[in-house]
Amino acid sequence: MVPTPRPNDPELSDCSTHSRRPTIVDVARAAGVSTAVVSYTLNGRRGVSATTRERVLRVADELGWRPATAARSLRSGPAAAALVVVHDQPFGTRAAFPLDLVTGALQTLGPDTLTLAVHVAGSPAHAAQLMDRWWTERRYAAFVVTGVRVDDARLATLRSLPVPAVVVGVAVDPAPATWQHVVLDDGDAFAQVGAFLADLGHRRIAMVAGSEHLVAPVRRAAALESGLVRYGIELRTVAGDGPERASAALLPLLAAADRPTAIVTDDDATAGLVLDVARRLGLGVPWDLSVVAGTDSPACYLTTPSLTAVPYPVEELGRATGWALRTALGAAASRRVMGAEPAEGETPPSGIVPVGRLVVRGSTAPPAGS
Amino acid sequence: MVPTPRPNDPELSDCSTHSRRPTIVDVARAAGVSTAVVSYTLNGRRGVSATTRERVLRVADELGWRPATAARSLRSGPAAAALVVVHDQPFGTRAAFPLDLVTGALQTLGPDTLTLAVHVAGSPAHAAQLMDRWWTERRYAAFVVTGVRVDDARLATLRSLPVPAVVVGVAVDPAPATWQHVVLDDGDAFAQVGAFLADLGHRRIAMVAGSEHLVAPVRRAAALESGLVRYGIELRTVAGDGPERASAALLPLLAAADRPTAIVTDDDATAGLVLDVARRLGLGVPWDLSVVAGTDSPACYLTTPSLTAVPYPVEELGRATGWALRTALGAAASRRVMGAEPAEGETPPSGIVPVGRLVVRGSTAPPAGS
DNA sequence: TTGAAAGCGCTACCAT
DNA sequence: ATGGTAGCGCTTTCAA
Repeated sequence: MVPTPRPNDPELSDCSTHSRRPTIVDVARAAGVSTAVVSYTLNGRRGVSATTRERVLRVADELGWRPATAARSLRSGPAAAALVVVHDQPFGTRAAFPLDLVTGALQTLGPDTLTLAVHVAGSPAHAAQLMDRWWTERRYAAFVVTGVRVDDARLATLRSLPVPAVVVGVAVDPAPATWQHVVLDDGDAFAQVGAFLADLGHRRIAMVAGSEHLVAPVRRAAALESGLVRYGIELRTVAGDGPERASAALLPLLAAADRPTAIVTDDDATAGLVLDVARRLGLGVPWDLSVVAGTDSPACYLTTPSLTAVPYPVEELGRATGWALRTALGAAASRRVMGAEPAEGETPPSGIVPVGRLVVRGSTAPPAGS
Repeated sequence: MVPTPRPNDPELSDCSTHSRRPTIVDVARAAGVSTAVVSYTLNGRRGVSATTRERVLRVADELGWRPATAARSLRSGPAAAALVVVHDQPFGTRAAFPLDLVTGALQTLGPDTLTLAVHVAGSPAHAAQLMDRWWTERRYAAFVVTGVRVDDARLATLRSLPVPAVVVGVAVDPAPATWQHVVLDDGDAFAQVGAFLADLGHRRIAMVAGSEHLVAPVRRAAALESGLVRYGIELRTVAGDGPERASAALLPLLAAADRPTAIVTDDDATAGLVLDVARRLGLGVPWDLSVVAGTDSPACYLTTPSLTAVPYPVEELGRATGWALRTALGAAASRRVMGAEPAEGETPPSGIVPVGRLVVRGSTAPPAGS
């Protein structure tokens, strides 16, 4: 009864012992059809009779069949996109952003369309190298780029490749046809911040800018500045790239006699820092100093006082990114990814994500003596 | 002169136009050898003459050859591992942790050994589902799990599969043979925190615990408690799962007549919250209240006063995770990944990462009146 | 509507 | 030391 072991006989390779996953050959055999029919069925293509389709699906399910990623990719190209994060700053707040972005993107991608992986690089050049490599290795079908810097090596590299890409945060122009953009419509919001503070009566206003190497913060500072121009107010700007620099710039700024009565920061962490410095100098917020955070976050309503802030809809940004990915992959002539094109009933939004109105909390008030 | 277009003739498919990447067939032809020799050479295996090896490598480089991930995976199994992050809390600090972990892991993995991708799931069950799926689809060769919860669905799922896995933060026992563990040796550190505070003269000590659903915070609280026992001090513990709950628990705690003179938190964000609540109640830190953060971070030295904190060597944890991954993949009988075994001269560290001594900053002092 | 079969790019086995 | 070649699991013609 015990069969003679024949090592190289595939028929004998015990599925359970050898843990060999079922393939479409197994499904085809069990369903009594050819592998072509199985493939057609499992990919939901027409040309298979209803009864056959049902039987194949049932058998595949019973056998616990799952597609082998590699085999599928070998013919159809990769069904995954990657977001390569440049992670060179120890301060955590910004780093969390990509995960929230992914959460949003997944909502519009769906598990069967495309998977989105996050990778980490130490610099833009490193990220560029990884993307180049993974593109030529056909590992990913598209890439997402966030936190674009001035003269970013990643964009230069992506430009030299015919690669579908989604650029988040900046509208590059001119951009290759294979690129999609997702931008935050924060220009208006920052101009409104200026109007809000001016209307409160503030005349000496300063901004703690984000890194001058990042494109988006520079743009936001410019928007605030232009929003103040119509009030005849000149914006003072200090460098805020990293907590150390921001702290070093804030102390003399707030200790001076002509100190600003209102401060706008680019991000939430820096706004918290402003609160801290003000406290050390004995300045009461909002009575002696108003503070506006340029990037809202849960941290902004946990401080005392809570921080008036410009909304930062990261998940919304992520959803738009998901759509942009599908568009980019749909537009790519070769290497198309199944399910990239929006199905009927779905309306892909534009790549411009509205920011909404300033969230007014406790850190802003008319200046003292007004 | 113009050749008649023959659509299906592979010889005619123009490499530059069709953007067809070179394969080992191209390399073999250009080098005048067989594909087997090319494969052997490119995988650095012996049995190829020095002259041939050099020629093949040169040709491959000139042609810009890169391995096709899918084709290689089809035979050898996937050469990538995934860290599926459960990202269900809006508060950003914790979410940044996986990226730092990956940064550390990459230092011990090297670009050619194994790539580590981060994915995001909304719950442990969701993460478990993704890992199950990606394992059966042969998409990843191993998984990394962080932030293990009590009764974590991910561990149950991984246990039911013969999958190499690295569990970070908790030593599960008994664990499958394919698992590796990386734990922070923070028990001693937390016991030392107790001794430190007791030696300063504190007698009423409270801990704002992390989530009771996470394994590591529970363990840390227990370590602190046992460290205080020898001083005859009973630790008071309040729930600190999320800023809202922590804040709600802190107010009555610190407003009471028998309020603690020292507070230990599980993480850095909560410690910041303690500073804020103390300030609102008019308690001076460290004079009226000492604060120790259980997780050091850049945020801890930016506050006023800066926070005494237990070190949190995330990158070190990441490096250990990288080693653990290589071990797990080396131990896995099937599906071995090239380069998983440590080369000569490399000494894989144990999976227990030392935490080091408490970092004393400005938030701790003897209690008032001592 | 279904079946047979040719690859996709690479690795690994067996000859030579 | 090198060449020939059979697959890995799937998709996709082309015939029937």
